[in-house]
Amino acid sequence: MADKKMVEAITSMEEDFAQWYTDIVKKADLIDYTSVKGCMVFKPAGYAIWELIQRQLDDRFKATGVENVYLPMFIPESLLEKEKDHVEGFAPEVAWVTQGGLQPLQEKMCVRPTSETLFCDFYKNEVHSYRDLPKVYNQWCSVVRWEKETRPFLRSREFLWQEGHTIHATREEAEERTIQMLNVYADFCEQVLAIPVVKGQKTEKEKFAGAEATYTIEALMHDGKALQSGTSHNFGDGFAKAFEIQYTDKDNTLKHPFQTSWGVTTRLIGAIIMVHGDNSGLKLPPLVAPTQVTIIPIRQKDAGVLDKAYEIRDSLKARGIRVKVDDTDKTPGWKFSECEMRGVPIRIEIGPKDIEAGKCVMVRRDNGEKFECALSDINDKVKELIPVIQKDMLEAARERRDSQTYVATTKEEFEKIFSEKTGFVKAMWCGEQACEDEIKEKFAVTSRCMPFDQETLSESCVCCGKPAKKMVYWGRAY
RNA sequence: CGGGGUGUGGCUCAGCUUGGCUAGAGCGCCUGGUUUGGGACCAGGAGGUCGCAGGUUCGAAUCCUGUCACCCCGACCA
Repeated sequence: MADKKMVEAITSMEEDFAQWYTDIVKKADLIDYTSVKGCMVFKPAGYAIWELIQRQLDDRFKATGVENVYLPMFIPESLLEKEKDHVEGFAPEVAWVTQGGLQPLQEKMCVRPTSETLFCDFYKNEVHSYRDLPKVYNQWCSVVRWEKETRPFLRSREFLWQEGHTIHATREEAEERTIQMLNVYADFCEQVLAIPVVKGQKTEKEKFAGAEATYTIEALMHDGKALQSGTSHNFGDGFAKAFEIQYTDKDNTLKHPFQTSWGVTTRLIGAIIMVHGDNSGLKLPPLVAPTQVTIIPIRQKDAGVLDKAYEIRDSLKARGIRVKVDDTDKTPGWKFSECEMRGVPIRIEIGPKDIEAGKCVMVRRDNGEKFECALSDINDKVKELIPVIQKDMLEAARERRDSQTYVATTKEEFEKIFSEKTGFVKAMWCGEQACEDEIKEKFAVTSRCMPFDQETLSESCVCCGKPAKKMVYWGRAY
């Protein structure tokens, strides 16, 4: 009966996945809509997740030698236009500022959709000698892309992200950095967000505007759709040439340096929702849960109950656990549901009977497991549970993804799978864009990536039957 | 940008077809009391220029025109 009420509050994902997603976003109190389409308020519960992502990712960046900087949010039109592919890729979705105060501007400026051009303009002044290389910079900021259709976290007109921009003396060094950062992302997703990802390279058709090579991490959502969760680009010396960035090398000749860029966004929060969530709400991996433990007092007006709850809280807090007591005057049932909707990994119930018996009830959000725990063991138990939940969530997500990953060796198989299911399909490809286009046209799926872990599923392209060059992950994408 | 939907107290909506007294309900909120191991209950209370602008009319939430915004589904993108 209680279950029924919860299902009423949140649309079940089997019934309507899009509505389920929207319900979770609202019920978990992550964001609010605003009067500007595609721009959202990050509420405390939502922003705190981003802060945890930011902090832990930033630590990992710094460990590889990254330094943070901040560049302007405006890009003069002439600067944006310097690299041809780049401007063609972004022009359709930039927002323009044409007036300053009461005067029209001499030159209009766009609000950055990404900052390659600004970094190039900056590096042009910064880099003159081989001694100035490399620069390994990153910035945390927001960017604006005037999307037509928007969805919280997945596609908004303004979104928060980090963009790393590096510049190197050699092509090899740039490539190494590109792959290194992709690995940082993949590792972060798995270890911190408990999201398994496929690492690979984008096809020519899908790569970033202006890049020589784009690498990606692809995750699979609960509904079988793929989400590009982070990208890392190798620009070669294309931008350096377009922006006339040159340095004098040891051999006293002028050379163009090589660049990379890489980014992840608040879309990761959307990934967390869609990979881990269930019909009771959000499920947060402990490492990004703003509240890791919620203590719910039962009969909280009875003498000693709240005091005990606060005592447990203080003790956990002293051990570095993010913990809260829900001492509002809602009923316990309400608090349980609230706690589940918000995705708090561990719930502790404590009432008069427990106190008398010297124990409490502990419940895991990830698998619903409920057990008793001696009051004296709470600290140890919570400490022990956090990495276990983290690991179990990753495992569960991996199993779900693997069960939704299929293999197709013929066009018929390929068609059959996508007519019946959604998920990743691994299939061989000849490398021709014509086949990619045809597959997109016929089956409404796109190439997600050419994974680094290549397999030979067959000798021929799944579309045209010619000799295959690569194994590709295909899927419907967000 | 195409298709669909919706704008009425904080939220979800009814009322609109067929214009008519003081615009309703449920939830939430506030006060008091009883409750508390899976979304408690009773009593009282506050809160609305019906998205916006024109028009038709004796009279508009309701009809007409325009406009803005949001949601969902597609095509494009993190």
